[in-house]
Amino acid sequence: MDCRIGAVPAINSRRAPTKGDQREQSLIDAARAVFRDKPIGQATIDELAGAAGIARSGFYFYFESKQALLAALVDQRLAEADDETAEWLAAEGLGRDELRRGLAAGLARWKVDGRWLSEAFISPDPGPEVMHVRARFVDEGCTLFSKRIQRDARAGLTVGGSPDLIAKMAVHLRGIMFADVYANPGAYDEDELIDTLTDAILRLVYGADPTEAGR
Amino acid sequence: MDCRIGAVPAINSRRAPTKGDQREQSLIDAARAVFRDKPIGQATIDELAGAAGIARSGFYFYFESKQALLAALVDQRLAEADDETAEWLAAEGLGRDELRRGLAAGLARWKVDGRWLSEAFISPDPGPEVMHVRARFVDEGCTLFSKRIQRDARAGLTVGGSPDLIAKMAVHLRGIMFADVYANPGAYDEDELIDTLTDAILRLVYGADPTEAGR
DNA sequence: TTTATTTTCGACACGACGTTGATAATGCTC
DNA sequence: GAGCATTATCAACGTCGTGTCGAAAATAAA
Repeated sequence: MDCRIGAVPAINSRRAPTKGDQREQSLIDAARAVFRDKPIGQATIDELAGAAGIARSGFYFYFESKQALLAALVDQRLAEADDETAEWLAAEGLGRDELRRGLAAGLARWKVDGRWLSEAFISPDPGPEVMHVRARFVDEGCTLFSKRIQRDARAGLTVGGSPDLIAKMAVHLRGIMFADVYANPGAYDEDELIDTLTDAILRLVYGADPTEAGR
Repeated sequence: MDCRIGAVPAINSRRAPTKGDQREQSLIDAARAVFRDKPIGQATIDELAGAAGIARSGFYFYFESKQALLAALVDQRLAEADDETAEWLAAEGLGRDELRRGLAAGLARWKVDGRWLSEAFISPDPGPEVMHVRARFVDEGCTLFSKRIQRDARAGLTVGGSPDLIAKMAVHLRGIMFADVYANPGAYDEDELIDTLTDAILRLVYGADPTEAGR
């Protein structure tokens, strides 16, 4: 019987990684590579399995579907994104520089893995498994963001509007812009984008022109 | 030989609508209905053809694929969106009320046809035909928006940043928020959303708190 | 009516999916 | 390291949606 829930055992798990765990991990790794090159919909199970060194039918021993594999991939790589925003979330005042650095780091990641990040976080219908991880990630990000806004609101820095809603907009704006940069690389001057996006988010939250109010 | 390019002849066409034109239109109408209820990926050609009253293989006489049909649908319904923004684009000053009305109208439309609008405008990989219409529509919207910003910039109202980029952000923010409202209807107080989105866009462009600067 | 064109659809081949059950490899216990 | 339970592998099968072809029917033009 297969008791897996689609995730390799945590690093601090008691049990040593069995051969199956390795295979599962290599499937996830293979997915990361394959999904970089072509849309999820065009990658076949056969291809994924082949890239991980097993037969197509063996795939189903580990995952129920392509979407479930994507969900596992996202779930595993999800933690990486946390440090990107941590610095800004902890910063004092507007923290323009910290925010900018975080956005730049995020964009760098999207430039590499944008294809599957888009499918996971932007696509309207990525399947139930992905929707689940997405919801978790987005909620988490929005909540942290919202907390930051509330803190600043108490300090009289912000400009009104529901913190939750503002946070959601900021998070979604970031996501859609990164996705668009991935999809249309030629259409953007990336430095300019990061600058403008930084200002946009600050303006969204704090209202005033950040270049003036930041000091 | 089939010389169609996937579009019913314009209203001012000389030629009377042939039977094939009617079929093509009924396919588009059928698509609009079917795509409301389920993701494009889950709708079958058989279903679409059936809803239009023809056999599955007959579908291919009119369109090359589901995606091509979606592209035709979007192309046909694209014009509707223009009036939504026209009022604001023409307005003097910040035009908060006009903008708000436009956003409310947009949201109303997304609440009905959000499923296929999302697939057409948000989905990372909707196929080449849809990408083409999408690009046309988005570019158009951004350009108009950008013109408005440039006009206001000359009047000293705006707060800096490339007008094109700001416009792109505003357009994308609107799209992603509408899509999210469609996907998670329960998560939003819609009046509040429209208010906050209005302010967000104004703040994005004009910087200052619109409730103060608007008068 | 006759002729040309447009439209319809059954039948085929193909590719991807997901399941099943038999078989092999692994790891655990003594 | 032999025996046993569990885990892992894969070939074969049936199913479903796709896209194409060509023959036949319906429509429009002459």
